[in-house]
Amino acid sequence: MRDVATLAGVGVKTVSRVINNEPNVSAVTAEKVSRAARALNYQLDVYAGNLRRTDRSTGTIGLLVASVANPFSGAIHRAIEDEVHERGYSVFSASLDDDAERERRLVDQFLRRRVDGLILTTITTSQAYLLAEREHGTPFVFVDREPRGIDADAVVSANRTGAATGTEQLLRHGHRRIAYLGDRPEILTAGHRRNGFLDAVARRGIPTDDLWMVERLADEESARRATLALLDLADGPTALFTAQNLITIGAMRALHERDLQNEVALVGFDDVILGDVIRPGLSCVTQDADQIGRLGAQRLLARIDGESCPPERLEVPTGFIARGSGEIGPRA
Amino acid sequence: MRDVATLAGVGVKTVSRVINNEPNVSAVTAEKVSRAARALNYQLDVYAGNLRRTDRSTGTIGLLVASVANPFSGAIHRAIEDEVHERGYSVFSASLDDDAERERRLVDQFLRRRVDGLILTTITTSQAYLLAEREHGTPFVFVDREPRGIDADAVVSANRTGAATGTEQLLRHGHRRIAYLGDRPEILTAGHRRNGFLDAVARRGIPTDDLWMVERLADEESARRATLALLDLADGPTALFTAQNLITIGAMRALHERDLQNEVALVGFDDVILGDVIRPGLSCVTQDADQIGRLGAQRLLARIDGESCPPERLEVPTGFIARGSGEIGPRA
DNA sequence: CCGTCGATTGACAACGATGTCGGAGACAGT
DNA sequence: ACTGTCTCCGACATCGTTGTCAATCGACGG
Repeated sequence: MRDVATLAGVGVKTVSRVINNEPNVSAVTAEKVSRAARALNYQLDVYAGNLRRTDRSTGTIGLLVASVANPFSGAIHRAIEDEVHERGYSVFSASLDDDAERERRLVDQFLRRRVDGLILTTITTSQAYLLAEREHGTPFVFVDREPRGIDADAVVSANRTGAATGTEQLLRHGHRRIAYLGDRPEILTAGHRRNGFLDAVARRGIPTDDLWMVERLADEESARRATLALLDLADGPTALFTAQNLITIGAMRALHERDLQNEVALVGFDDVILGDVIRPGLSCVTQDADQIGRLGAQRLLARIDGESCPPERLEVPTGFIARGSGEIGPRA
Repeated sequence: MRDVATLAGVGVKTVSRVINNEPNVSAVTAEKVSRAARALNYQLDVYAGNLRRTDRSTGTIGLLVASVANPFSGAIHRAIEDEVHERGYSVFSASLDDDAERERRLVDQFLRRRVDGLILTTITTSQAYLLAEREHGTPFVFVDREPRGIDADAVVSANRTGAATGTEQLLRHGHRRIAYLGDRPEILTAGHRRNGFLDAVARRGIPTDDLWMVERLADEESARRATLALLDLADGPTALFTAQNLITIGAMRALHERDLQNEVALVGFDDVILGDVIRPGLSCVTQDADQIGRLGAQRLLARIDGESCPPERLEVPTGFIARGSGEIGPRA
């Protein structure tokens, strides 16, 4: 900036004024400065300015999602990007990998970079460690999973009722011997889906002896193996409820491997690409990832703008699509 | 930091030394400082330090991908994250949306944030605008699409030979009336795939009259509609070659909509989730997104570390998986 | 007892920008 | 002509941190 000022023959403050479109600069001077800036290929250093600026904003936000390679995370990420991009924010994104230590490290990294706000999917048992940071003024919003140990804005799917709706579809078609395939129950979201499943079977009075609860499944491969084990049982389940997209994919692989996709019913939580094309089509509870991302971003932007109402918990409704796999009856 | 120094009863420079693990601090002092830092919940401001530091590094890199919601982009993103994360880098990511103006805006945004390096997928006809920035010392690497108007490191799939391989599979099964469905031909990568397709058909002496070249397809929906139009022709193609994952998905939707998935052959460029489960299975040319991301990140880190060999162009080999859809013969 | 050396520590300037403030000049109203 | 007001502009301090350098102290060898 000093160089631009010298070349234009003005003071640095005037250059700052021109670059930031501040008023009270004559057209002639502004033109001189612009020309000099172009000639030197000058780019403003937002962080240096941030140091002195009173608002202390870096124009960046930190985003922690399950994994940037997961389509559901990708959809949330995209919605957030769309929402904040027009306000000039850049997004730091990182993958949680359901690793608590990693969460802490990544959040620290974001904070050291002075993000204006955080949008988080977490795995730690308590996020109370963020309390101190909130005092410092960094707002945060939780998406997909609610916070624990701290009261903060959160945007989540209607996990419990959604899971119940999906389960009911299986019950309505006559199933009693049902397997629930989910991930770690200590994740609140997973717990809610599990409870939604149990709500539905309890309402029909299904004895728990008829259920298989397979949990702590982390990826397609473990889900596939778990499903194969169930399918190979002598008196196994006639229907599967898979609580998450990767698990759904693993279960579908297993069903097709044993050629049982038309015998054993399947309802998944969250849709999957090509779920409409596959035969039978995937019946599933749908989440509105776009809406989750948008609402999360809007909440965060409002907090950054200084809104100070009490934390809100927004629940985004789920849908249900019947495409065939959930409408298979139990074997005769 | 000043507050920590006051609380610990030492000078700021000593605090800086402790925080950065510099030598020549007595154990007692270090302990006092650490305690004070913890008490105040102090977080180092990396950007303020960067201002004075001689190496001028922010520990951030900028990543521009097709779209963070696209699974292929997600896989590249993830590989890059894994590669740079252990060195403490944070990643700014953004979606290109095949919009040239957006590309310029996002790159500017990254530069104003003083990223240490850029990993880019581009859509502009020339990236010569980056030349000036390279003088300033910011290295960049192109992934998925090669640069134009500038000589720089690039990591791309073997697009031309890969497309030829995929096309040959269709030819080997007796097809002559083949449709090519691709995106904008001015994208170099798309052009290479198109050329690979044309190489293969030319080698078999297929007259161009027997070909349908449908290009400028941007998403699933336009691909679906284009495919439906082809399928509804009186003497339409007996095989489809789809040059990109979203196009493949759109084409599969159309085939299943017309119940022609077992009549019309399909080979796609790039695999798709559940491509193995669907019937017939998706035959496709596979890309190694993980490898593309890793190599791109390694190249960038090497440049950041000061490596100054001439720009390299790395071509990542493609594979081919025959799962059924590409092995359907032409209608009798 | 003195000189030397290494370890430890803090004062200070500087990085690139912006907030504050005051000065210079133009212009209008009296 | 004088005053007041407004516009335009730059000097300067400052943001949080690190590089430089000099000061202090204790130990040790002669």
